[in-house]
Amino acid sequence: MTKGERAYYVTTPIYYISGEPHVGHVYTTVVADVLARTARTFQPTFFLTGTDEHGQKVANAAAAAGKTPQQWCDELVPRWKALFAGYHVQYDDFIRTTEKRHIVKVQRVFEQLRERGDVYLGKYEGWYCVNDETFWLASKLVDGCCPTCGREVEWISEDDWFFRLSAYRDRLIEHFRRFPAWVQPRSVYNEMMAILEEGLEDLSISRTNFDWGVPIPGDGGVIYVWLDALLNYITAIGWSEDEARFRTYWPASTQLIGKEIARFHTIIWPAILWALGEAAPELVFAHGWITIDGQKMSKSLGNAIDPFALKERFGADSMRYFLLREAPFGSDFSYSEEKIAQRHNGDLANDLGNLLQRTLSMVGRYRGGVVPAGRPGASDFAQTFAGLPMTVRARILDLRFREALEEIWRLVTALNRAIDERKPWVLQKEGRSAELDALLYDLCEGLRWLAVLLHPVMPERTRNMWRQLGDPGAIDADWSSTLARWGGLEAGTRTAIGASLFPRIELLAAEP
RNA sequence: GGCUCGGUAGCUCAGUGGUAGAGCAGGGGACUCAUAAGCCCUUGGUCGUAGGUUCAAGUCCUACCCGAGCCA
Repeated sequence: MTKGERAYYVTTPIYYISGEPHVGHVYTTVVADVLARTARTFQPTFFLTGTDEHGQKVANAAAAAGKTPQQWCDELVPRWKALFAGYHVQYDDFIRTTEKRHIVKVQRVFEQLRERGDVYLGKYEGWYCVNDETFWLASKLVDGCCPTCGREVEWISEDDWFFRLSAYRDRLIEHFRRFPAWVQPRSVYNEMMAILEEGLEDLSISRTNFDWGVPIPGDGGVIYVWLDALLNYITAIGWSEDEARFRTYWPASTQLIGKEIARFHTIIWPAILWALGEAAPELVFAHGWITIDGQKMSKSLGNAIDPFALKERFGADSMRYFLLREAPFGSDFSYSEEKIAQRHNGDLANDLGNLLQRTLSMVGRYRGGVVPAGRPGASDFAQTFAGLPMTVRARILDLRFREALEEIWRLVTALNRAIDERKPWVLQKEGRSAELDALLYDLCEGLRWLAVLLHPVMPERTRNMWRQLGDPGAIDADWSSTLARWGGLEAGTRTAIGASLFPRIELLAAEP
């Protein structure tokens, strides 16, 4: 099935709310938003994000704060929603795993799998890390502590429900071989394949040592938080409830994850789906870490960045641009305020913002602020950039954001170059008004294209551009109408030059 | 201990057998509509190291070094 024939469904992981959000959460969510906003310009689209609220870690955090887990979650969720709103994220649904619509379906999944025999009762004994919600073999422990987080592990001995993961190993291997691009980047694919080739054990999916979770139907204990969490991707779109809706969106087009949760999403998740008789997602893409001076960002290192403060300092759209432009998606991402400022000043203020300003200034000065009639059919730009929208769309949906932006910047550069080469101030002085009209028209039309093409990446600033260009229609309409041809901007449109689109940011001098 | 990915210009990266590229930074120039922005020209790399295969290797093979990660 090719893209365009059915709906585009993109998901972020649901975020575990054991604390405040950080910039890594913004990264994943913004990327999903750009995918969704792009997809919406040509096909039905659904973008899901949300919060993962069960598990012992949340229960402990709540207890430490003197609150019930539900209170704790209810107070934190608005922080996440405010953050995403602040970064102009436009999700279609925000699911919380404590919602009834989710819980009843998780229980239904459990019952179905138990009826099928894919869930069975067994005995589990072993070491368990509360922080990571993970069981460890004794051989993996480091000085008796969790090899991942270094905290003490607990000895657990209980009758557990198991998911028959091992039964899906062959099918997983076959799936990986048949669809070598279904897990990206390649390094993650290889690592998951290595895990599969080593062999799989059945997965314990029940917990009895705490009760903050989805109750197991007809038994004590709660369902393993990871099973609970993964199911959000289908419970939110009507699985077992609204068949037509569910079939519209599933299987997901793109599931974004951090690489630390690749195993859950590329091994356990497809196996569960198959056990339910559903298809695996089309693409799972694991992005890299955000690093600071090469160091992983984490709360324990004390170098986590407050995304609210970053937004205030640089602006949400500049941050969005930076996150997509700076590193190839999938690679680790080295962050610094200097780099953000460099991108903001160099690409956004100098190239794009200044282009808008110099253009509208000349339209104001030479043509009273009204877009003149040009000759778009005869424009060099029409020919050169006819294929740009399709190229940009393809690059974005392929998650090659950096390349997409580089393509768009070819137009920015071409417009800036045209001004310098054709010298509108000379055309004006010499009274060559037809040439001047044609040039000014092309510049405005080019800026209109840029606003449309960049709108998924910088929704707020491009709306500002749009207003300055005279508000020529719907900026987020289907590209097959807005960018159908060079010449969509109507002559006579009254422009409204405003304040600088991206005022330059001066970094404070470094301390000696 | 096994495995994976990466190591290309000061920086961030592209380049999957056929004369080393882009952007930024650095240097020079012409202009003035513009956020002292933009435009033009330009300096700069023995492509981690050592071997090997090939008429030809950044690109394939082997070993090693460095970085990140996965598994044990």
